[in-house]
Amino acid sequence: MTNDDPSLPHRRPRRIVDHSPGRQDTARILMKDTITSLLDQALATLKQQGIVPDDVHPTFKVEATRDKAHGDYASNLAMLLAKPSRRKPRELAEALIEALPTSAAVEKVEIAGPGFINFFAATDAVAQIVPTVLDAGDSFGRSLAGAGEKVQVEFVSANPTGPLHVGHGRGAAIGDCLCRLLEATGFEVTREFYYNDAGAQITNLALSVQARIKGLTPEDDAWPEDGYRGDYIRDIAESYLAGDTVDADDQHVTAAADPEDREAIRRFAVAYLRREQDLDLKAFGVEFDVYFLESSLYRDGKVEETVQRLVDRGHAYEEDGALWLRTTDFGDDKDRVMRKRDGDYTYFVPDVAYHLDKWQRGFARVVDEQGADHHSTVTRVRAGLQALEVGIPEGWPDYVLHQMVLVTRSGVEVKLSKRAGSYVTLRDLIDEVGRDATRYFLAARRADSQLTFDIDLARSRSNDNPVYYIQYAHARVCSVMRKADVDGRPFDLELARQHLALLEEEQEKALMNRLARFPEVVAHAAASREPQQIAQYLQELAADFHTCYNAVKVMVDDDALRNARLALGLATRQVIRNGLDLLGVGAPEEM
RNA sequence: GCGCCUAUAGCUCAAUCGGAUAGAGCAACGGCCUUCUAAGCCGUAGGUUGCAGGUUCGAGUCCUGCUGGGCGCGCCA
Repeated sequence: MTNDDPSLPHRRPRRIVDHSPGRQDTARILMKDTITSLLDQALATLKQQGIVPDDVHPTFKVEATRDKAHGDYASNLAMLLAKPSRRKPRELAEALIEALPTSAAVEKVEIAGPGFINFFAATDAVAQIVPTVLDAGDSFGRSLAGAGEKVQVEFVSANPTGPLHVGHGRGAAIGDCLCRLLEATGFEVTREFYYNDAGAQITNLALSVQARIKGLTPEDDAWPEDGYRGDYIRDIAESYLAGDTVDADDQHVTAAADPEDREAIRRFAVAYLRREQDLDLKAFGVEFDVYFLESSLYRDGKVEETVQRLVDRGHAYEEDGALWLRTTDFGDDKDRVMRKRDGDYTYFVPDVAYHLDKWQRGFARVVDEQGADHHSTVTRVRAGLQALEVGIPEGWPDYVLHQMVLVTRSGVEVKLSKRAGSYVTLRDLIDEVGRDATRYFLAARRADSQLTFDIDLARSRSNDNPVYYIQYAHARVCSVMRKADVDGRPFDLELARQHLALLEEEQEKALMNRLARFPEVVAHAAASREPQQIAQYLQELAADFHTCYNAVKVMVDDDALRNARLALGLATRQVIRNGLDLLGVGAPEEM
């Protein structure tokens, strides 16, 4: 599909969001929500008693505790009330506890520290998370926060001048995980890839391929200056001479095989590299809904339209034979040239036109994922969009910028140089390291921080590798389930439901509390656009599971206890699977 | 020089809108396999969260100033 169709975006069905009321019902019995409700009632009582002023509406927190000595959940409500009601936090905590409706779910409530209210949950209330997870299945952790709102995520957006490198891989991993997170929180997501098929870089590409077609090598004097030297150029040349046909996104090109037809070479080379990139991305588990060509902005007059509007709004001026945009009126530190003296537009003009097009397609939310080396475009593009005066909010679109990826092999940095052709490609990593570990490594770290991708470490099939740790937890549950079947004692859900209160070991309780946190972790990761939080959570969940597995035997003779534990294992497996799916990482049943 | 990002255990990294005694993995040391997968678990050791101030009940988190590192600062993309 291309961007030519005005009815964009067409969205292929990918994930089904469950809007049924059943989901809401299961969500309601999350312990955290129960406690929030109890505190709300207690707060209302304190207002009636005149202890707290009526007009106070604190946004208090109910959080899972880090330390089990603090119970299962804690709230800061009393501390927030202290100032407006001019009372001591602990005194307020006491009054709140006094006013707290009795609930079978809460075993004990304590005041601690500066005024925290700690809740100790009853075992069977904590254990309710198990059927909640099992009933929700794949949709556990999903929410309707996005309310079906459209959001567009642009990522990778590599120009077709060579294979994708590790930096693109990081963008692909982060961008795709963001999409999955947004989908999980109820947004309708469009994945979009923007590229330039006609600029100076592409001309250089065509020249390079043509040189190879004519039998030149990068060592020859006649080799184009700044030509692309990588071996892939030779592959393209050979394929062109063979008259091959290439299909990639909207590109369908058969090679003319004419060494002198540079336009034909250009079209073929672009399509060829687009196909290579798509094969790499597909192997990486990433697919796009829309491919957008920079050239289409020129062809459809959108660049001219954009410039004209900027001129009409009085934000442009001529100087030194160039046309400038007064971006300094919109927070930039200097004005920017739009049209060079030679009559060509600078790259940022189509960028602005492209984003205007996104806005006109109805995306009130847009996220651009790109390398931090392009961060200077952020101010520039936003300034251009403001100058259009078409109602685009300040600070639109959102940007997620990832820092550089450093690649090391045998402790030595591998230099990334597209033109030298000696860089580590995404394909190299997928082939050597595997898709799952590569995705995990690239998505498990904050985009803000630089990433050293140690190929040796990532390749090693050892416990150095956190993705195996998580997958192993999943495989272990599967193994226990197989054993249950082999032993002729298959899982009995109904029996398990009746005896969940038997899950009273400390490690089981910790595991169940962890499971209950998954929905909020997903919501928070999506809202803050930080996929690494999912990776972090999964590692903690896997750790809780492994601890539990070693401490508590599942396949005991007691039917009630065994089935309760099997149910906990299944719930854990489900959450691991849901979490790994958000990262685009597989959940193997055996390892 | 200016702008953006960053600094947390020996190493790689976490830390839920500002919450309690800053957590994992690797590396080190000591334990646990006639029992559901030891790619696992338990324990020990490891910290003035770069430095100095500030904001408040409370700061790794917010603000200011330093210092070190990365990236950017073109009529390139």
